[in-house]
Amino acid sequence: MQKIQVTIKDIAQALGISVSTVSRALQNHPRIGLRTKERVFETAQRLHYVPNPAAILLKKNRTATIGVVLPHLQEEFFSQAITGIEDVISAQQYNVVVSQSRDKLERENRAIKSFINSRVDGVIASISAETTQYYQFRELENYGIPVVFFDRVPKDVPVNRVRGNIADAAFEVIQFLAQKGIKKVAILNGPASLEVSDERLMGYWNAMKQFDLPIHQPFIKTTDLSKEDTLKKMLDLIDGPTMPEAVFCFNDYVAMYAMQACRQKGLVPNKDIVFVSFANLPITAYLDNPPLASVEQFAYQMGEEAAKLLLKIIQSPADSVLPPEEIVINTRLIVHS
Amino acid sequence: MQKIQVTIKDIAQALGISVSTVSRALQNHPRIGLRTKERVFETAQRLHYVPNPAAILLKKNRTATIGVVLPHLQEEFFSQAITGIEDVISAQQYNVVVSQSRDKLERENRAIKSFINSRVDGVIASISAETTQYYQFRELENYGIPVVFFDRVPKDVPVNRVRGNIADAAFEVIQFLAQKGIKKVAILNGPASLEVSDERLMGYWNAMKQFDLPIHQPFIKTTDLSKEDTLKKMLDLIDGPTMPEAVFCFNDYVAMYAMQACRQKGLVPNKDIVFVSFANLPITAYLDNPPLASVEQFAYQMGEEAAKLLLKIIQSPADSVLPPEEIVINTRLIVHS
DNA sequence: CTGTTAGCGCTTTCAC
DNA sequence: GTGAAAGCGCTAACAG
Repeated sequence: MQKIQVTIKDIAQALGISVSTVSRALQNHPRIGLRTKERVFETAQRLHYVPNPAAILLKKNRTATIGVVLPHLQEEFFSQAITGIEDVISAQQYNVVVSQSRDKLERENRAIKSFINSRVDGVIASISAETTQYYQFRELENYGIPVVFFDRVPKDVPVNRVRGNIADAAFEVIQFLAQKGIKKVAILNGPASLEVSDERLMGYWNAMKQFDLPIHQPFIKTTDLSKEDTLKKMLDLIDGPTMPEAVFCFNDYVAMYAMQACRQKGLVPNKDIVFVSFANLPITAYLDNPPLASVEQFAYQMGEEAAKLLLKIIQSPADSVLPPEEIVINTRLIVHS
Repeated sequence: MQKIQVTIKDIAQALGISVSTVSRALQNHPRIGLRTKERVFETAQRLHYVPNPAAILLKKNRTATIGVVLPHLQEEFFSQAITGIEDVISAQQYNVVVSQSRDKLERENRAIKSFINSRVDGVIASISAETTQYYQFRELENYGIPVVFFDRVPKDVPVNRVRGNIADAAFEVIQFLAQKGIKKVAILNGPASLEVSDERLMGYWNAMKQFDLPIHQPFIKTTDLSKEDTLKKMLDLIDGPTMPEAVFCFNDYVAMYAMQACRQKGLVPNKDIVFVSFANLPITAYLDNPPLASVEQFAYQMGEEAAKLLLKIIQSPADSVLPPEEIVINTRLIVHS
């Protein structure tokens, strides 16, 4: 069987009215008679009419597609976020195309270029570990394509963003450790180019001060999030002048790599060195020694909020210039007893 | 700045030729002068011309979009597969829309309906744990939308499919255990509705026969892949008449749940009971006691092959009817020493 | 409230 | 080899 196209023309013919009336009725135009609308809808149903997106898009000069670029689909944080995005976006009849930067700047740029070429109506982004400049995203603006960032947001630029209250959560994490009597707390942070790293550090710093814990410079490490670098930095911590009692990790993946480094040295994770981290991924449930505590970031909800904000911007009147908006998602410290 | 549209009309004007010539030149039509083509391409470049997909699609009555429905993006097997699909598909200027069934038949059906409504050019599917009928996919055929299945394929229906050589791999797994002198081997299989479950069972059965290992009926369990059911079935195995020395699990997730059940009973996974499984996911690298061996299924490659096959079908002449094709991907047993 | 009409950007006969 | 013109399915002035 072939793709049989039922068009508004068919509906118009069947009802003996004009296509424009059908078109308007279908769009629930206020000035169309209730009776007429009813009949149009009924006939559309009967004929199995399905609007042709391409025609609408051509006419309206939109694509009803939004682009998403993020580091890795494999990370549960992001695959949950994308689910949130998709649920919101598809409820509004938009499509989502996803592109993975794999934490490489070059792949991120390629994705952005392709978004411009395919004329997406908007972009949702979480930047790569290598991204330090906002530059390439400005290009999207030049084409009038709005961008909303989530979680990993470029620094020092006013942009639309959805983020967790990282600093507060980081504070809570250290507080949790302090209350357990743990004093020597190191931080294995993400790249300095990410604002989310700064915020973790700030929360760490403030809490360490507040609870009178000593801040040694060698306790503060950053990793580029790769396995190699993370292992190396963790080994540095273990072999450093004083071995930390606890390590506060950028996220669960960093924590898991760090634990591996621990085992390499014959140490038992969460016994010899306590781990706490960010993300609270389902996979940690499979670990024999999960981090003692971690911050649930509500990835799905972040995705939802980012999508809602983007749609709001896309659907705002063309002339209205909205100031950059920031949405903060509350996180929660989960203690794995 | 606004979205400024450069159209073929602009190119035609700039060159003082007609739009049809420009259109043909851009498509590398054989009957257009080489000189003309060159000038057209050059001008297109200079003007930053980007073809408008909507117009082309409207004209050609295609959407350049393919739909993918699979159980979970969160499972690494599927997120890797989708990456393979995307790489192939986007290289050919198609878009991918992904829908997660979450192993629910109802969500799978919704996805299929939405694919029909949005007129995708083709569908790639891996069926849900609940799917027993091919029925709903037939609907896609009715609209002339080709479907390619991968990994989780409906049973007893001739369809386009990409699958691993599961039975062989299952055989190898049991062989591996037999060679270690392990005799009491149980299988914690997936739902009987999935052909991939049958194949695992067949490989298990043949190997058990071949190596003279006893097949107890209580050693053969199936789970619906949910955590609850898997825990329950594993506890049944532990509390059964004879406790198995090894359990062959449907996939790494089932293995990880089963190991949890193990620990609940005070048993140490891979010491008291040995686990082997399918998938060889990266996350198993984070486990303290990963499965002793597992079958690498090359998810990325499966995705690639499924996408290539689908594109081949889509791009074949409209009148040609291709017989259902089957592509078998070689798997490999990985022993975690 | 409804019909007429002119396109959106592109492809594709049919001419020459 | 190239151009003119029709039209894909839909929307939105403009006109009643």
